[in-house]
Amino acid sequence: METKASTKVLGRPRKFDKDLALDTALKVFMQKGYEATSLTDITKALGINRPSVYAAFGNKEALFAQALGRYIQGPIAYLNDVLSEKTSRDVVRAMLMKSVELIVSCAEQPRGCLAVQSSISSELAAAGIQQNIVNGLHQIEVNIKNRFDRAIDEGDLPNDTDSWLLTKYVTTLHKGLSIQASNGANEEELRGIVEIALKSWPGK
Amino acid sequence: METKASTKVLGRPRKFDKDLALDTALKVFMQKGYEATSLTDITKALGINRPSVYAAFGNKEALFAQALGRYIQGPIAYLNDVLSEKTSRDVVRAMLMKSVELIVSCAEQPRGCLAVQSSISSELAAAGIQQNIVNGLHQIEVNIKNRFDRAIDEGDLPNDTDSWLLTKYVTTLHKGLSIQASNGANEEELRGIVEIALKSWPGK
DNA sequence: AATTATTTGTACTTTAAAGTACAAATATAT
DNA sequence: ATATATTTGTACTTTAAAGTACAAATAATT
Repeated sequence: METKASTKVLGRPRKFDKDLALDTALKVFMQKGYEATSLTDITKALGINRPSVYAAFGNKEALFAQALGRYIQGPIAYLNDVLSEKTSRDVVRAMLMKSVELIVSCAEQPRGCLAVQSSISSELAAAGIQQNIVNGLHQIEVNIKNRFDRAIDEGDLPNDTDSWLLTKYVTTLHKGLSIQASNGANEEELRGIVEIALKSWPGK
Repeated sequence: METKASTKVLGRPRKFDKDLALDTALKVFMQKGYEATSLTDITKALGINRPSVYAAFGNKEALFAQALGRYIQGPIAYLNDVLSEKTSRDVVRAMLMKSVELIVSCAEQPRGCLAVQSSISSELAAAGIQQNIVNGLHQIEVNIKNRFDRAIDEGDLPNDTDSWLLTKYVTTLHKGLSIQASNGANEEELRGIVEIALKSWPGK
């Protein structure tokens, strides 16, 4: 962990704020996707030069990994927040609806959830970063499963519920929504899909 | 349409069968994905030289488009075949289960459905091929919708069913399954997800 | 046998993107 | 003031993949 305290440091000072730059880079990655984003796209968006990016963040992969970190703490933090909803249905509704909201909020042509899209990127697979993403998505699934187990205890979901498969079902919808969005589905359709899933939800 | 009739043609004969080569290329694309497949991967798999590929198929994009044509006529022809199932539930069961079957049948690490994965490829987007894929997927959705409309007429699905949203719901699951598979879900999980969706299917 | 059309195989060019060397600039520390 | 540490900006190298030029080979046609 780096401290942000401005303990006066030697050498020429950096022209840009690292965290702000990461957020800008994240925006570019969200709009174009990892593979389609070149470092020149990044430097243009940031208004800084190539070697500055390398000095500050390492390389393209490392930059992406750090931008993804901010994505997890910001845009998709809802994936854990929603677990505190009162019922399993509310959890799922909040999760999927917020997902739709995020996806369509990207300007121009939505490209779906950055984490989901990146989880199948061959370039990121080669870099080893994809595994981190897949692991992160898996952890989210584990959290949901635990929440569903609690829902079973609370009489919210039926006793014979397979909480793991029910979780996989929900995340399958979540991932599918991401694809649908980048295939051109509009917000109304995406919301309608969620409604259908909720209509036959097996719990409260 | 080219005729395959061996009307003796001038010049040195081709060493390889075009359709067989396409199927081999398709296999490579299915295993590695479009972006991660280099033309060198292709020439190695086919045992032919670079310029022969260009002479026979045009370029990498054109080769992919032709391989995809065979994918549509072969591996994913089931997407239309299943429409003749007796009930809407049978249609959906067959569609999703056959999808799982196809996805896990790819050796080693499954990469999901080639069409689905390619539908979000930025490289193919730039080439304009992605739009064809998206259009193809949309046409499949239209076909499903029509089938569901028939199901409504037959009293299979309730009268107040929104057949288009129900279709989108099904294809969202379909696309989601593809992602789940490339994220590491196993066959048992994928089948279980389908079962959950079927359990609450609103029709016969 | 000579001609013509086409494929093959070797070796090349092109291109685009990642990554870097290095001098000039700008801050703090002594 | 001088030394030291770090960033900046210009211009370069590297790399990997797509795509191509061209002579040799191999078939049918005349």
